[in-house]
Amino acid sequence: MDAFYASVELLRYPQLKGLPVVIGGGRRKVDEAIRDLPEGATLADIPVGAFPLLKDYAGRGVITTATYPARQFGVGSAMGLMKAAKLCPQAIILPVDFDEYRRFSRRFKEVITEIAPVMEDRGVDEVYIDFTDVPGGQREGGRVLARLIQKSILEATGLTCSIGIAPNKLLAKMASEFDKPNGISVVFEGDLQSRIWPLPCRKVNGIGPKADEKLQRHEIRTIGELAARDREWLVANFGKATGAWMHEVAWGRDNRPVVTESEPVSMSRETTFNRDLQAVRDRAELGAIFTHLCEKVAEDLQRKGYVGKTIGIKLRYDDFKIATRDQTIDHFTADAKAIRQIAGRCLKRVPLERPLRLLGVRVGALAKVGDAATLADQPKASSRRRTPDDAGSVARTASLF
DNA sequence: TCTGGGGTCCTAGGACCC
DNA sequence: TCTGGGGTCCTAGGACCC
Repeated sequence: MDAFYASVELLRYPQLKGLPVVIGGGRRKVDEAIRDLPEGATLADIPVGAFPLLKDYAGRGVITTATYPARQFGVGSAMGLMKAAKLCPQAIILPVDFDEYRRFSRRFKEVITEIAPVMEDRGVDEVYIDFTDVPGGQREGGRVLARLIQKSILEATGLTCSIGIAPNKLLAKMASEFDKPNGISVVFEGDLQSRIWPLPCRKVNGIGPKADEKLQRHEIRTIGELAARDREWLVANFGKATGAWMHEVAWGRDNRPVVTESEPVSMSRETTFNRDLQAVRDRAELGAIFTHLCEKVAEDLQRKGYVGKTIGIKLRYDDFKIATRDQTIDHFTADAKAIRQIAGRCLKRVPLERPLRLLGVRVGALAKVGDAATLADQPKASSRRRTPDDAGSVARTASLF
């Protein structure tokens, strides 16, 4: 989807069309503008001048999405709001409304599966679609079907998307970026040299900043340069799995299927504080946030019908370093109090000297509520492991003797 | 100019079992 | 005195993605 969050906001606030808008701010100013609306007026009646501007924004955070006019100023996703304010102070900033984006996400995915049922969910604004068995899916290299999908999504939601069509997911993902927004591009196997090899390695889904940096140190900047190295060299320098994978992707090869169904592995909630907090001085505040996070995760689990048995915490210190601790218990749970108790124990095992920036709570090793009962009925008797708590009980037992 | 939130997958060492 | 091989699970950290 094109600038998904921002595009959804523009449906509510059409008066902002054509203006630089970024998503990622706080609620307050926009709520005030809505409250100040005269009787009978709609969101579309809010004067442009009433919206908060980036230059007046003082909070922490990053931009999740920028409209295309904002991108002209060099503003983009994941950029700190402070930096964005320097680049484009006059941009309008709107708060994130994830529930609304999820509603539109469901709608555009429904539209797609009605036309092409083999669809893989890749998050709120992205999917893979298998055209292979869709009637007419091969006409004009897939263009005809892609146009139908674009038109149907636009009619149902008012949103545009860009579609890349290729023999596999790797190339389709790259192709989808060739003609944005609202574009279609078709990449054939024979286009590898002319259209893929000139691209920087970063364009490969799976090569991130670290791998790219290492590749650059070896004078490898483009996918073509990557393809020019032999497999043995890549394996020697990047390891067996990564090296072989890099060789395959550089030659445009990818045989991963389009996966239509998957089970969640973990659920978590985390929050970055408005200001850094100290474990000792801000104990009460931290405790309240901690409890709230546990309740939220428990709610998420219960609403979706999952229970988990690995409970963990995550901290981010003021120096941005991250620490995690987790503990696996011998039964499944989705209970806020139980989660809070185990997570609290995890918290005792992590250094708390530095000021904290973020706190998170995670529940993993998930099972569906129904399945968990079955799993619990067949305990692997001998596989019980010693937990940090057992150390205490051993000590207590020993002292009894 | 400091850098969100929610995820997945991989690696590597250690415990423990057969 | 020197000490296997194969396997699973647990834990912590890190890369990467949307």
